[in-house]
Amino acid sequence: MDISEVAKRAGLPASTLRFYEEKGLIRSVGRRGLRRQFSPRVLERLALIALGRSAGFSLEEIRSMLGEADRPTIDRQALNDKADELDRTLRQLTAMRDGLRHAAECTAPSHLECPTFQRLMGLAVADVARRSRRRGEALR
Amino acid sequence: MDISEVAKRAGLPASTLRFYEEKGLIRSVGRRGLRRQFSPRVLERLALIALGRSAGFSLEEIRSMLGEADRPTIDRQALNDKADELDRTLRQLTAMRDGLRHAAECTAPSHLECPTFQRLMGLAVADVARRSRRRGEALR
DNA sequence: CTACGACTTCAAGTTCACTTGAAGTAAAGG
DNA sequence: CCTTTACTTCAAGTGAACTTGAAGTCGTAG
Repeated sequence: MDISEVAKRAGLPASTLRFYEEKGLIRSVGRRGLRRQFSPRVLERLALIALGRSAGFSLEEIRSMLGEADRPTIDRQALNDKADELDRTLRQLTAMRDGLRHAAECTAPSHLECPTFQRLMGLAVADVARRSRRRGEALR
Repeated sequence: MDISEVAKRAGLPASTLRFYEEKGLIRSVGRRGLRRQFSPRVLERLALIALGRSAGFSLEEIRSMLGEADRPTIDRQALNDKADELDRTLRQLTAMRDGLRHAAECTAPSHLECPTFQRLMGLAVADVARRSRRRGEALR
């Protein structure tokens, strides 16, 4: 497949595919003339990348998790670590969602006076603080 | 309070506070000499900003939601919309976490052959596609 | 065989959210 | 009053993840 085919099937611009290749996230199997040729397997890999992105991994994290091989060998420990991290994120976001819903209903003169909202803010502040302590840790 | 006091209490560097002020996210109540003076209320506002950030709003979105006033008037519709979006995100991330856990256990020769993982990838791909359609929509 | 359009590279540009550095000012303490 | 220290401004730099543009190459339809 050439790049536009992959682009179409993956729903990504060709420029992104070139960028991903340059970053070592995907590989082309060769060239027909100048043109990159991709194996259909790249679609699975792109799906994995999409999966990772959507879980909040940086491209670099994804690269290191997928490894060099065409067949990605995924580090199980890393997966569990990420799942743990995701658990924390989920608790955050659930609180957030509940807080937003509550805020939308709440008739307190100001959200700032509402205990629910206050608890929520506590969480958010903690989160922001955590993020500035350890940089580049996902949940982006 | 001067800026370092706010910084300490909010857990943010002073540079960030200046940056936020420049962007219209917070306001100082005046100057003592050159030095900005902040009302304690800025802490609540910073907490709201943290809340917003942690829910995936951009600074610009937050600015428009909090409005000019010191007492932020929050648009309830926007809140519910964001909560809806967060719900979708939560479903995503829950699937993601389950998928990661599963992948860590799974003995299939490749995750790519595992139906659980495949379903997951479908979700992620859809998500990435959705993101490239409407740009700058949070879930960052 | 030629022209067109799809590809190529490489450098530079973009946005977001800040951070850093230089150079200057002023409040607070001795 | 003088020094130290904490603040100030403004411009420029950073990093992530791409996108855009210019200039060139090449497969394929006519």
